[in-house]
Amino acid sequence: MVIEGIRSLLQQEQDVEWMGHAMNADSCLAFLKQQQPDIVLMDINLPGKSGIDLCKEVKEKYPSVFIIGLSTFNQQSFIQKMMENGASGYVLKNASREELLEAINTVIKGKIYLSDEVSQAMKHTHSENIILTRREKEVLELIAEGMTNNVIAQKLFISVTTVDTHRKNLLAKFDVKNTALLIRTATQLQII
Amino acid sequence: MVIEGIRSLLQQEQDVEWMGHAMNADSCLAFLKQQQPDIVLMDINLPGKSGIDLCKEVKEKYPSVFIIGLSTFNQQSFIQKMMENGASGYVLKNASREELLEAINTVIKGKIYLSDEVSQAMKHTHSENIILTRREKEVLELIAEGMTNNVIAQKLFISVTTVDTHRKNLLAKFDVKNTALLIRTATQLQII
DNA sequence: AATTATCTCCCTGAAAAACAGGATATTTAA
DNA sequence: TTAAATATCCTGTTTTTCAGGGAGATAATT
Repeated sequence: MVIEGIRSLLQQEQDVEWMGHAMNADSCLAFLKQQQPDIVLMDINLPGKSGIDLCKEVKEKYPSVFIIGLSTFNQQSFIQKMMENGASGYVLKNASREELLEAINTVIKGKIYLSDEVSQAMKHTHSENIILTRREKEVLELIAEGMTNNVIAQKLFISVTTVDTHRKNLLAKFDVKNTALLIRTATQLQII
Repeated sequence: MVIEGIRSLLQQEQDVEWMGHAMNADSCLAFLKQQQPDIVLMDINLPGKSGIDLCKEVKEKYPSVFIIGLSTFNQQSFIQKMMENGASGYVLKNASREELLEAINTVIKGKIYLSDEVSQAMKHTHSENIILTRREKEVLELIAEGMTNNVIAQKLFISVTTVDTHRKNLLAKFDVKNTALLIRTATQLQII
């Protein structure tokens, strides 16, 4: 619905040509193999692979394709990651038609577009850039599923003490002191 | 952007007349004072008052106006509340144009429209049975803020053992076995 | 070649949570 | 007016988490 909405919105513009759309990461990559548009509007919330990861992959394979991130919420952590992964802009879904067109016109020139609302959210960032390692992310997800260190250790074929270490590092990185706050902030930052 | 998208999408239909749009609850109510459409598409995530509350208010004042809930996520708790408050349908924003039109055509006849995806999410709900007491909700929120039983006890002027009891009851009601899962499911169900 | 990051494993001891199985007032609602 | 729900408190034991260290192996960067 959102896709078709944006499409019929953009098709009213003569300067903009709609080349197609994809509903998930794989079909997006398949599409880009066939043809490369100037700009890709990319939703953050995709089924399976996140828009953030897809952004990185697309930029690595097709550096000339400009990417504009799309999301409902003004989530600073997302915006930042998206930009780090090579996006040229970020637009909220509640943005106006004019704003979207402005974003496209800015990005096509090779410039960065961030709306006032978005760039303000970027400044209000006390939630530092929490970067987790692959293992830490793994452990965090298993903790969130209610597993104890012992169970996690068996699952990952590592020692309980190692799991404990990862857990301690997670607490340190999130700057929290127990599991409750860990899970809460992690969900709030949409990391899990 | 989403509004304008849906608008230009619906304006292609001869059977549908677009009467206007509102960006928040107040301007929606002001709009309805002037004129009442057959159907209102209502986003759940509004600035300030939630779509759920607005839905109730609109239905009380204008019972003949049918409301279709709109949201990005398939959040069972939201859908249920929305329907309880008098909505006639619920559509996800990733729904197709056809689905939206089907929803409109169903609802205008006075029937209820729920897409397969949505009604499935409604069935997968063992969650509606979870009713917390005032005290339990209080304790749950303090747990989510990272407090230990001891701190909570001091804060609420009750014994640590009492807090422990509430905690045990919370685990039982949510059918989970530790804090991590408690916080996770509670946040997922939007209880905290 | 040296630093850094990541993953791995270990220790001690303390704190907290989970589990089991009670009891007793006080509201609330049928 | 009872029965049910709620809130309060207790004694234990076991399990898990947290705090604060150290330390080796490997791989990636500088």
